Amino acid sequence: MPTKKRIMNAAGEIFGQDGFKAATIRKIATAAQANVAAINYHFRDKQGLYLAVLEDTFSKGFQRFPADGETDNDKGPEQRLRTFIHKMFYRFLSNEGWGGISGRGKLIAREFFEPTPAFENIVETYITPHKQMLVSIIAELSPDKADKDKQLACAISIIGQCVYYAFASPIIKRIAPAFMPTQQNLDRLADHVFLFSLGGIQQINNTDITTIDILETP
Amino acid sequence: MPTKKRIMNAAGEIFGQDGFKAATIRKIATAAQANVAAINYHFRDKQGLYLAVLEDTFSKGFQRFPADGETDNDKGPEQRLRTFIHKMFYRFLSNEGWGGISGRGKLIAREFFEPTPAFENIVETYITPHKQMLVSIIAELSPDKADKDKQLACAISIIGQCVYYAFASPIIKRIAPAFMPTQQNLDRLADHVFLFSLGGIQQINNTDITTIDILETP
Amino acid sequence: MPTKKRIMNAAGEIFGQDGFKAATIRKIATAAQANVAAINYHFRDKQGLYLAVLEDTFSKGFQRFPADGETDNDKGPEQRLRTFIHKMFYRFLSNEGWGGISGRGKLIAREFFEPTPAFENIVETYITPHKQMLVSIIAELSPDKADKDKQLACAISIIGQCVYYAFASPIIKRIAPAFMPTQQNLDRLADHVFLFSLGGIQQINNTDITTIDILETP
Amino acid sequence: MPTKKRIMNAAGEIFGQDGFKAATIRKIATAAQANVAAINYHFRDKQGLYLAVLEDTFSKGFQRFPADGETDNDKGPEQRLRTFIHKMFYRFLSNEGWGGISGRGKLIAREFFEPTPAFENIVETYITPHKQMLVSIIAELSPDKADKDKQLACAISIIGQCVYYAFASPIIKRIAPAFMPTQQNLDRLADHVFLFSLGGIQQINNTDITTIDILETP
DNA sequence: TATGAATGAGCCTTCATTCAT
DNA sequence: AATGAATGAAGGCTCATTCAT
Repeated sequence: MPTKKRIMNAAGEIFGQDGFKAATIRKIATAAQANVAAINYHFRDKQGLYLAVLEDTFSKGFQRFPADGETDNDKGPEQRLRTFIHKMFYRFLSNEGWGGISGRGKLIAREFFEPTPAFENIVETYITPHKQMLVSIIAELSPDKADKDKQLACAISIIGQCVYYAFASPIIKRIAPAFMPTQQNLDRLADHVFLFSLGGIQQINNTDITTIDILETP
Repeated sequence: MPTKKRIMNAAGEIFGQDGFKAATIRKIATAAQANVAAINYHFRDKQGLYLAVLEDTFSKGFQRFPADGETDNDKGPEQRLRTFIHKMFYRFLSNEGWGGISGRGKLIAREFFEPTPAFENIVETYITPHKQMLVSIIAELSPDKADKDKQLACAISIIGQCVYYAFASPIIKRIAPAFMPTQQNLDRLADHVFLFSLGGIQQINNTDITTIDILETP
Repeated sequence: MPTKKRIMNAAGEIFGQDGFKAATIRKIATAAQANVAAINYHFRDKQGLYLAVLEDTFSKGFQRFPADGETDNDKGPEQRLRTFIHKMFYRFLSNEGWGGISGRGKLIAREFFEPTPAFENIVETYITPHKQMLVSIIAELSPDKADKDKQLACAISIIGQCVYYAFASPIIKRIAPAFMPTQQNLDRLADHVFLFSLGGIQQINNTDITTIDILETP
Repeated sequence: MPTKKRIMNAAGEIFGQDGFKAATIRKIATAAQANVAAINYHFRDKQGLYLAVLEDTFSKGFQRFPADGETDNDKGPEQRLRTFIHKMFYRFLSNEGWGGISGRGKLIAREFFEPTPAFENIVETYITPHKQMLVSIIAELSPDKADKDKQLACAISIIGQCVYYAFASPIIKRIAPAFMPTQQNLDRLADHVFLFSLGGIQQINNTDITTIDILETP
């Protein structure tokens, strides 16, 4: 494998594990069995390497697991929601997600939390369209298709659940080991999120938010 | 304010913003208008400071917003779930959360993602009991109280939504600015999560998981 | 024991072991079960403490083991040389040497090697007279009492042997464990040095240095 | 001269003068006209530099002045002892000693006094064989070749004198300036030690230690 | 007399980067 | 395309000292 690719693979894992700042180019270079200076040669600087890895990750991720299966367009919204969620789980947690390099899910989750300048572009190119798709699926499941706010809120609830599995696996391991995401139970977890969210959407649609008596602030 | 307290306040914010590694004690000391050596004097080293802040954060957070309001015991499970979720939002996102020091929510969220050795103790003391409480509330809402797995899965879905707001505000700001958590809309967001989750729990309870035809892996 | 004395005792040992620079007042304070600031209070600064300990060490050492036993004046030069050497061993290596605090011999030896400003005064007050006494003993053993150079050279040879035992005990332990100076074999070691030196003096006196054919420089 | 070598030369001198702890890599780097980080690059850390210098010093020292001149084997033990002592003086005090770098004699002397972990290896590789050679020379000068204890004691007396000159030059300067070791009087000093020691060995051999009436402890 | 708190200076080390090859 | 050598900046930590009590 050429040096450049070896570096990118190692970088994806290490950036994901340690974060941009804590990761060192020396650690990456060692893991890639390359010279430290090679990184600067190929990617100009640390930031350049990070950018390259991030872009590569998203591009490969959405290429490998596109948000909408092509054949899904003629299916009902329920099935499309289910597919959408499964794909998200696969992108984040599958061994083949995000370019087939393990550890890259963490890289993404980290950008959600503390975005680098590199993220702006990613949001525009990948995330916004992806979100739109989810919102439109939810709209199809809703009687009042015009209530964008409700749909958006539901979208966030769904994404939140998915990301939590990629994001908080250390704590899940501690408080609910059976739900640690593994290659084996990915489908089961995704199906739970799917069902839970389906119920959630219906509940939101059936409730007039103003009917909730205001809770005394704690 | 005494130096020690000033340091802890500054540290909470900066550790939350930058993470343990990227945060520098110089930056903290400057923000606290204290000498760098004072940190060493009061907390032994950077790690000691971090530990102190983390412990203080949890202790203050659960003291200020205990998971169960005292008067809640005689209320129904729905109301208790609602309180539970609101309290979580307040703990993570209120100006008065986690000891009244802004920025500490991020500190916590970060520990979920990449726990430091300090976290082990926190999990045991605070998080596990907190999770137990949520599970038991869900159990009351479920006909089959013995199905611990379903309850645990629902608990994770609920916590995931809450944490996502504390965790992913940068991306929420970009794709759904109206849902950026602020002091003003905290209650509204919490109520959405409450309703969504109520629907989710019911759906999970009403569905036999085996009825879902297995999705072809994408 | 008053704080000041406790500090001096601890300081003697630690300065001897670690040297002036490497010794820290914190280590001394801890060993003395005193506050760090107490050192500055009693001795003004680190250097002041060192000076006090050094002066105290010499004064106590020569008080406890004066170079000439009072009753020795009527003895022959051989016996006086023997006493002189024994006293030196005791001063340097006995548990009761240098004020009865162990470790102070190292303190002295160190000053021989890298004298601090404090040493100038010590040389004048204690060491020069001490050396004069040794030279005059050697003179009595020499036929040509006027050859000060020979006597001085012999004095250095004698002192060198004595100091080596106090100075190089770590290496002696490694290459000749039986000759490690202990409380038990102090007299035996001193007697060896005495005999060896007696022979040395006689040889020097009996040889005309010019008779040695010049060695080709290696 | 390459940076690495410049650093080692500067380090030898400064470590010798100040000791390991008190020496600073900044001072060394400045003296070597190199960057502080270069030390880390070439020697990993301060300790690594020290180790390298120490090893280099001994290796070069014994290479330049091997303990036994090749042609000495057919000479008598007296001449061999004389050579041995001269070589020691040259190694410790000659400008060309210890690799031709001034100040390294102090480095060695310091290790005798307070050995660092690095010294263990040096003792084994260089010092023990060196001592063995001296002992065997002394044995040849002794009628009772089996009395190893006497020979060892004499060896220590000889080494003690030599080391004292390398070790205690500051005090020699004060109490006997004429005997300060310089490049000019090295041979003269060595010859004195040789003669003195010759007499010492003979005296030790001729005296039954038990004939000495036990000295009353002072 | 003695101490806890706080400080400024300095040290070792690490890091990303550059340069000559 | 790739590397070993070297650098400047910055970071965590330690230390002797001072000050208010």
